[in-house]
Amino acid sequence: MPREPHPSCQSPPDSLSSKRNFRSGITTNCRKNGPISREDIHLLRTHTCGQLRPEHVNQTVTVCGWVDSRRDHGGLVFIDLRDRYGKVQIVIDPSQGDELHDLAGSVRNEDVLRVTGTVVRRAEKDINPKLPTGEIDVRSTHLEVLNKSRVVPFEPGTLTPPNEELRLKYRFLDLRRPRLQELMVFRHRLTKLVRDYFDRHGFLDIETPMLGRSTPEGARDYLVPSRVHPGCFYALPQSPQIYKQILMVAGFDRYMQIARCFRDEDLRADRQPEFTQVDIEMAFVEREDILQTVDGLVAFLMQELRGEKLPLPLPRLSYAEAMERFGSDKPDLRYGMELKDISDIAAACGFGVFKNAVAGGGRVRGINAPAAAAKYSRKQIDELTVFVGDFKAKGLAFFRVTETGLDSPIAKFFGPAEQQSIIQRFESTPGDLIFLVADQPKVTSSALGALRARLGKELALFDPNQMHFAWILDFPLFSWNEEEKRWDAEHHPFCNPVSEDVPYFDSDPGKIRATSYDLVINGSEGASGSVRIHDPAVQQKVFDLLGIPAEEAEKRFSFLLEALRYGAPPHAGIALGLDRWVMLFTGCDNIRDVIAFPKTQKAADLLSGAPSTVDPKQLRELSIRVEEPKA
RNA sequence: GGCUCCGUAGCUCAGUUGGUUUAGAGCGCCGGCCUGUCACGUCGGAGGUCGCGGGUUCAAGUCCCGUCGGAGUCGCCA
Repeated sequence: MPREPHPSCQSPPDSLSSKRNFRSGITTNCRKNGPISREDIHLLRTHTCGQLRPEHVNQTVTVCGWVDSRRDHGGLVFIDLRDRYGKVQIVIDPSQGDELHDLAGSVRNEDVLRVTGTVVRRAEKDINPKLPTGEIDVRSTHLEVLNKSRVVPFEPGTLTPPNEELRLKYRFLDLRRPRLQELMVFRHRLTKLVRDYFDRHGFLDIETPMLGRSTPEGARDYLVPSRVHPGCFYALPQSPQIYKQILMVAGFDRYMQIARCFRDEDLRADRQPEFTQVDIEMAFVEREDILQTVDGLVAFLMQELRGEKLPLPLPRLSYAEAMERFGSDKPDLRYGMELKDISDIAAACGFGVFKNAVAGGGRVRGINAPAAAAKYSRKQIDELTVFVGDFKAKGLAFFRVTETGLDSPIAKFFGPAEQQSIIQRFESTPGDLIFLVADQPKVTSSALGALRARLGKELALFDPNQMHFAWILDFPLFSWNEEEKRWDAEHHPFCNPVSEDVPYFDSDPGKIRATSYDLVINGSEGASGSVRIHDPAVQQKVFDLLGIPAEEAEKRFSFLLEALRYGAPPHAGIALGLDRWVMLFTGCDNIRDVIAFPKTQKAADLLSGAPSTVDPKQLRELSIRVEEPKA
């Protein structure tokens, strides 16, 4: 049964407006972000719950907040009142009169109260060392229920948070949890530092449209129908890419924007359909300028947010090296366990599968999992075999490293000398577990790269609190799309090729390196960018290779191409995934926790019920008729 | 689109190889008692379409199929 709203029984105290209260150190010790000033408090309260300390003893204060818990002793009633700055204990003594006492007894969790009282020091034995406010109480003289709460489906203070479906449906309760409040504050701080950094370096924050033109490349667009132009649609931006390049042509040589982006693709733990990018573009620069600018940002954030001094420049790896050593273009570099190649040994061994793989143009590569031999049963290794199967590997061979050699169902195919060579190649010691994949080069990379990431976590090979940043450079400009039998742009079609690779356009496009760069943070892509093409001839070559006819390119990107013909400076840029940065800095394992109102895996907002059907009248206005999907 | 896991009281969970009259516990909720608690204590009480639909069976929370919802992942994400 929902409880009845309770009328207030006390009028606001006169002392609220007294100068004495406003002078009482309000500007200090509000935890988390900025201090609250006298002006911010307004008239309903004199202090926040979390700020009260022994220094406030004997002051009359008024605080507002939510009932975190109530302990009713029949006589004395204790109420923990919570706001975003912390909790404070309110004490209601029966000597203050029945009216107040009865009201205090009727209060329930999550009711919103306004309480006036005197700050008193607790007796030594009653101090609660677990709370920053634990040395004092507020002895209430007036209590006002600003809003009764229904019985909540879950309590913000619960030890085990409920399932995410419920959390998202009642997001306003979930967001009351101290952890989520901390995350929102952290996100605010990080965002502010980013703005400060770029402002200090002369970047201009310029907004670009949300209602733009659909370009069929890349991710699926979210479309917005136009009422004024029946049958026509805007697209929400996948990123402000083209606009920011046009800003360079316009002369705004240092641009930044914290931009919301939209991509109608399937979600992941670190991917939402709408997300936030720190979007950056600079004119009259080369790759090095961007790298150093972002290096500086990373060092600044690490200093300000974690107090860590990061040596610069950040480590740099070529794409080829990353793939060879780690099997991934975004390797987690907090630990080693690098990939090794034993194709030479495999080619000469007695094991047909290995031998044939090498003979067929494949490679045999593997990783050495330290001290893992006893940790993985045969059954668990079978699970890993299924796992690498997701990455097209046809099998997963393994050796347990012993004092005398290798132990495995396939060990018999390898003589003592071969076994020692393998042990040497992997620098294994007894107790290690070697995993091997024999397949086409690409498959060995992706399967072992994924296996390395999984084992790194399972074997706890790194400190989860550590943050590691590295640049991956020299990506290929194009990748061959086997399904469609054509070349795709690896980054986007405006990415400049490395100039000495331009001759490969006619001979071997796969060899052309891009002037692009990714910043990898703890094994995930934290930022990605490139030097852009500003030479129409090079742009033409790229479109030609991508199989986009001139007139087609003109149709899709005319406004950019046109701009490039009117005095385009050399320019380059990058975009940082802000949500991911917050996630990585705070150690969250999913992106929803760092977004106030996130969507589910099916891109639904359980709080608002979006997406929803709309009134037929709205559809008529937009000249849209909905065809029911086939059952 | 594929694969995997999850769904039992408001919440978190238990519920054995399908079988004990009425599906349990803790928290929360409602009522009583309680003047120093802070995970308050204590006595009593209410609360369940076992996500939904179908099937197998003498018997289904338990097994099978489908479906809905949530999560993870592959594809996808210029």
